[in-house]
Amino acid sequence: MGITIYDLAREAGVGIGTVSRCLNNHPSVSPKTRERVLAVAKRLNYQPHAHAQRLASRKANTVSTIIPFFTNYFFIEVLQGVQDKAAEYGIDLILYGVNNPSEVEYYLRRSLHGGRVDGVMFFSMTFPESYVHKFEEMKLPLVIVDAYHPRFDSLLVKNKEGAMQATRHLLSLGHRNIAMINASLETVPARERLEGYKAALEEENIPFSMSRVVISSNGKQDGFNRDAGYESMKEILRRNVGRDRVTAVFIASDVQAIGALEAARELGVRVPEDIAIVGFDDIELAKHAQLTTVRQPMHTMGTIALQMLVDRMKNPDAPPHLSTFLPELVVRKTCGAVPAFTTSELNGGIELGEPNS
Amino acid sequence: MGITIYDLAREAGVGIGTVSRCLNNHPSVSPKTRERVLAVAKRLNYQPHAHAQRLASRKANTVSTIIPFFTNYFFIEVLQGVQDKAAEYGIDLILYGVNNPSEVEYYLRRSLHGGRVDGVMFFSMTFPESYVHKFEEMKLPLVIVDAYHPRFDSLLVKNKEGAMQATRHLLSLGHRNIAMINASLETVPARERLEGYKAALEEENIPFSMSRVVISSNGKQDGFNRDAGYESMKEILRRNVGRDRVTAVFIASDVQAIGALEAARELGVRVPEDIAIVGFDDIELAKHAQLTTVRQPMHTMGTIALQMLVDRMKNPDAPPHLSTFLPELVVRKTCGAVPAFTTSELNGGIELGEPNS
DNA sequence: TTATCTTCTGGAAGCGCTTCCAACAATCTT
DNA sequence: AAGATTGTTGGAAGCGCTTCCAGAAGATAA
Repeated sequence: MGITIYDLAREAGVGIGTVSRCLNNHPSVSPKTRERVLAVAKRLNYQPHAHAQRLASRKANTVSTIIPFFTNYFFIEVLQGVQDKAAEYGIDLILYGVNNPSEVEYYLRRSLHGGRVDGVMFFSMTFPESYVHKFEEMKLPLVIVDAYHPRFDSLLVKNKEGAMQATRHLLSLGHRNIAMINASLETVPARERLEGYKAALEEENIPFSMSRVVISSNGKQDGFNRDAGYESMKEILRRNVGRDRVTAVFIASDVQAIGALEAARELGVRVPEDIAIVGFDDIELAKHAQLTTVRQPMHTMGTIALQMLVDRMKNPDAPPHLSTFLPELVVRKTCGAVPAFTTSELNGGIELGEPNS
Repeated sequence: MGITIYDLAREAGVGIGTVSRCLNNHPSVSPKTRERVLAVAKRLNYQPHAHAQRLASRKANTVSTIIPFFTNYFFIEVLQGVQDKAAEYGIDLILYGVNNPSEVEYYLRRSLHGGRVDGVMFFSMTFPESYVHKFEEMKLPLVIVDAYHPRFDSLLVKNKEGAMQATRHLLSLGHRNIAMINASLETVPARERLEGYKAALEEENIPFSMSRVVISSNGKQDGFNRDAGYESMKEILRRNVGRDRVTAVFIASDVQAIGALEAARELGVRVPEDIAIVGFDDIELAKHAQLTTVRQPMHTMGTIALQMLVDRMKNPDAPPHLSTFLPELVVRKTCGAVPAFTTSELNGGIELGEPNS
C-alpha cells in the first residue's frame, strides 16, 4: 500500500536503522546521509504508519478528551483551545462525549488500557474516586479541567474572585441591596460563587444575609438552568416591595440569568432601570441578551490544559499542579453601567499557582 | 506493562492463535476452549493493545472528523449524533478542528496517510478538488456532511424545501409582499434557499422579483453573519413605504435574522406586528429570540452520517450515495402565528434517497 | 606501523496482534 | 482397516516501526 522505511532504505542505499534515525532527527547520522534520506523520503512522499510507530515506540501521540455534551458553548471554546495546542504538538485528539454518567467509566477504561492514548483530559465532572488509584498506578497523565482533584493536575476558574468582581461592580454602581440567585450548594462553583458574593459585601460592611440568596436546584444540572433562574427571579420580584427592596441581582450563571430576564420582562420590571443584573459564564446568549457577566477565558484554558498534559507526560513524578484562572467582568447593558472597559484591560487575566490544597 | 495474548495463552493452556480467535469470535474454536479463554481474559482483566491490533489487522477503527470551528451549535449537535453512533460501533473519533482554510489540507493529508483512520467525515466545507483523486485512489471512505460532491457520499439538508416551508408559512398567514434576505449566491445553501422562496411564491402565483431579495455577502461566512443581516434589514425598512410595503421577510439564516431583529428594534419596527420574520437553521439563539425558523435534524444527521461511513467501509465500490434531510418548520413568535404545532408532527422529517444528479 | 578512540552505520530483535498454514485428532466412508 | 473428511489447534510469519548492539571506517596517538 504505502511507502515503508524499507523502500526508503533501498532507494537511498542505506539501512533501515539509518532511515529511522534520519526521520526522527537522531543526532548520530552524518549530515550528508540525513540529507539524502530526507530527499528520498520527500520524493516518494513517504508518510510513516502511525500505528506501527505507536506500537514500536509505545507512545500513542494521542490524547482523549472526556466531555459532558450537555452544555455546549463552554466546551466548544475550551476544546478549540485544546485542539489548537494539540495541533502544534502534532497530537491527535480523541473525542469521548458523555451523554449519560454511566459512560464516564467506559471511556476512562478505554483510555486507561490498550495504549490508545498517552493522556486524558477530563472535563467539568467529578472525577470518580474508583479511578484515582488506577490512574496513579498506570501513571497515565490526566488533567482535570473545570473541576478539581487533589491528586491530579487540575485547572480551575477562580469562581470566588469572579463573583467578587461581579458583586463589587454592582456595589460600585451604588447598589446596596443586592440579591443573589444561586444553584445547588452541592456543587463547587455554586459554593464558591456564593462565597465571593458574600466577601464583596463584607468588604463594604454590608451585612450578608441568606434571606437575600435564592437557591433553586430544580431541574437539570443542579439548578444551573433557565427555568430555575426564571422561578428564582419571580420569587425575588414577588416580594420586592418597601424601602428594603432589592435593586440588583448577581446570578450564578448566564443560563439562569436568561431565565431571570424573562421573568422580569413578564412582570414588567425593567432591566437595568428597575433592577440590575450580572450573570456568570459569558455564554454566547449573554452577548445577545446584552447581559453583563463574568467571562471565563475558555480558549486559554484549553491551551493551558493541553500544555499541562504535555508537561505531565515529560515529568510524570512532579507533584500535582493546579492552575487557576481569573475570570473577567464583561460590562454590557443589564447592569446599567456605561460599557466603557472590561477588567481584562486592568489585569492580566491569567494566573498560575500552586494547589490551595 | 499490560497483559498480552501470550499471558492468556500460557494461563489457559492454549496457543496464541486460539486466544486471538476466541477474542475475535472466530467460528472455528470449540465452545469449551472459547469459554475457558474468555474466562481467563476476564480474570486477568485483559485489554487488547489497540495499536498492535491496528497494525496487524490494518484497520484503525478510528474515524477523523474535519470540522470548521467557527460555527458552533450546529456542529456540536451533529457531532453528538456522530459520537453516539460511533460509540455503538466502538469506533474512536479524532477531532480535527479547522480554524484557517489552509489547515484543511493538512488534516486531509494526515487522514489519508499513515493508516491513522479508516474513514473521514468532512463537514460544511467545499471539498478540495485536489484531494478527490487521492481519496479515490486510496479508497479511503469519505462522507461529506452539509456539503456535496458527486463522487462521494454526501448528506444534505433540503434547503429548497426548507425555504419553501418557511415561505409557505408566511403565505398561509396572509402575507403577500414577502421579501428575502440572503447571503452570497456563490454558496449552495443561499442559492437553494432562494429557489425555495421563489418556488413557494410561484405556487401562489405571486410574481417573484429580485428587487425583493436583498443580498449581502459582506463579512465572514459569505454573508451568513449578524452584521449582514442587520444591514440588509435596515435597507428593507428604509424604503418600506406605500401600499406595496413588505410585511414579511424570509431570512436565509438565523444569525442574519438576529441582526435583522436588532435593526427592526432600533428603528422601532415591531416584530411580528409590523413585519413578520422567519429564519433558517434553528441555532440556540433562535429559541431565545423566539424566532420562527427552519430546523435541521442535526443529531440525526450525525448518526446517519456515521452509518453511511460504516456502510462505505463495508462496501467500498458502491456508487456514491446522497442522503437528504427534510428540515422542519419551528413556529415561534416572530412570524405572528399561533405556535400550535411544528411540521414534525405532520411528516416524518427524514428522507433517504438517491443522488439527484 | 599498530593500537585506541570516535563516528557512523546495518540490521536483528521486538512491540502485541492477526492470519495463514500445517498438523493433529476424531469422525465418517468405502 | 485404510483413506478421506471435518473440526480444532499451535505457532510462524508478518504488519512497519524504534532501538540496541556490534562492527566498519576513519581519525588520532604512540
